[in-house]
Amino acid sequence: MPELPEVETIARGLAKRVSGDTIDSVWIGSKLQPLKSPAATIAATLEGGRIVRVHRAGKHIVFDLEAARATNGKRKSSRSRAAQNAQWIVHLGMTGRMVVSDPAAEIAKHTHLIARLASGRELRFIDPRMFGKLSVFSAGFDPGGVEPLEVGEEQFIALFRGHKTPIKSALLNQKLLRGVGNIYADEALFRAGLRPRRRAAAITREQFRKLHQTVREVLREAIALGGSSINDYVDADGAEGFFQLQHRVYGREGEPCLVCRTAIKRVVLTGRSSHYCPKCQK
DNA sequence: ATACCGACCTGTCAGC
DNA sequence: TGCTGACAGGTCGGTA
Repeated sequence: MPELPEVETIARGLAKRVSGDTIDSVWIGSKLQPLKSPAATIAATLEGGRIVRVHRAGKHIVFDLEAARATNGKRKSSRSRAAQNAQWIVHLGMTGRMVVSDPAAEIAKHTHLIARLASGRELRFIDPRMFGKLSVFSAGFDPGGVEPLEVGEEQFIALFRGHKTPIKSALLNQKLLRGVGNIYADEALFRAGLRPRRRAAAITREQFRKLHQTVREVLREAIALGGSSINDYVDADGAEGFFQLQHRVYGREGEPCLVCRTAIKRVVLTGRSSHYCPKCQK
């Protein structure tokens, strides 16, 4: 479901609400599908962990945890505590949600994990399709690829140069650029005037400059609007995003191009719907 | 290296 | 009121 702007919105909401809180205990549902690390390892890592920071890496939510030792008089220095840090990584897949709930709130269907917090609230992971993934790392988690909002123009061009693959597929490849998904790839390509099937190797330097600009532009605009809410996506506070109102091609098959009135086309590329204007995009 | 496909799952919606 | 098929924000692994 969520791409970079949605995950960013969710991570920011979670950071605001649970930073500084401590995970007292963890319940993990019997369906092991969404787990990448063994359930026992996840539980052992989370329990007793203080949530120092919540942030985003690509489409992953990252909880930085500090092992909270029972204070038995002898306090550890911050340096030695740092060695016990861990990270809880959550990938929401297509339909995953992370919500902060009151313990009395009804447990939604497809709830796979509940982390009880010292503050009395609960952090719940809900995922109907179970494409989401949970894992823990003791060392630094590396999602691979580069952050689209941090990549410079030259590095961006170097990432895609020479690839024979269609540019849309390259944009979706998380090993290159991390965080761009189906919606924002289509939107960025429209703004750059490039068709999804255009080979990366056949894109000029000038066009790459434009694409570098439009990718970051759509992501920034979407973050500012809280992401795109289609169907049931909501952020950590249950609020919807509004970037879907700004979509120029995604989900607009047959509707007129906002620039030239030509009907927007939909084609299937690597199993994903791709939307473009046949006149504006070459 | 690349490309296409199905698989992983459940839910929703349009059309009959 | 069903039933059926297409489709959905993501990724992975197999096969040519």
